[in-house]
Amino acid sequence: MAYWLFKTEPDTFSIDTLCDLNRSCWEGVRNYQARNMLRDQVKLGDEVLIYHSSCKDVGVVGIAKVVTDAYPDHFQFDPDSEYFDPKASQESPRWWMVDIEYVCHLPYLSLQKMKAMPELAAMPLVKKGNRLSVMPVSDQEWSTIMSLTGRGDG
DNA sequence: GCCAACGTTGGC
DNA sequence: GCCAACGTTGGC
Repeated sequence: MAYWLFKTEPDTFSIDTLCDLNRSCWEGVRNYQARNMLRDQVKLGDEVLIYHSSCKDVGVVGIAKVVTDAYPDHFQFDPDSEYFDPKASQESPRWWMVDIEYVCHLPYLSLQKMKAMPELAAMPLVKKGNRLSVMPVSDQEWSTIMSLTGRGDG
């Protein structure tokens, strides 16, 4: 089982949205590096940190669980969707998604605090100019984050 | 709203 | 395949 961090803009889709829905597809990943990880590495049963970006309180806010392997993001075929991609085809989809399920909220862990932790220095998240919306989280990084949010047991 | 840091596109 | 121009992300 692997750990991941997914970014979302809370104005569009927040941890509260996920909590209300309980389960949701994670559509709209339109970056090749993130796409490759979603499609090839993210697996059913993996655990995910939900991160709020581009908002007042940026940081980790909760946990979700991956409940499907990757499958084609159907919004790429929908001309009315903001995620429509005219170059994608049913025969060779370009973009993929997984479904996730709400696990819990976490006490807000700010990006600022994460940046101050040497244990998290290798995360793409805390590096300047990072734009990766789906990224791996190591066991050690996960443990550190659980400790920082009061859920740590090592 | 600003702007640095990326990623993508397209002419050559 | 290079690289300038352009578009987007995302913290501040």
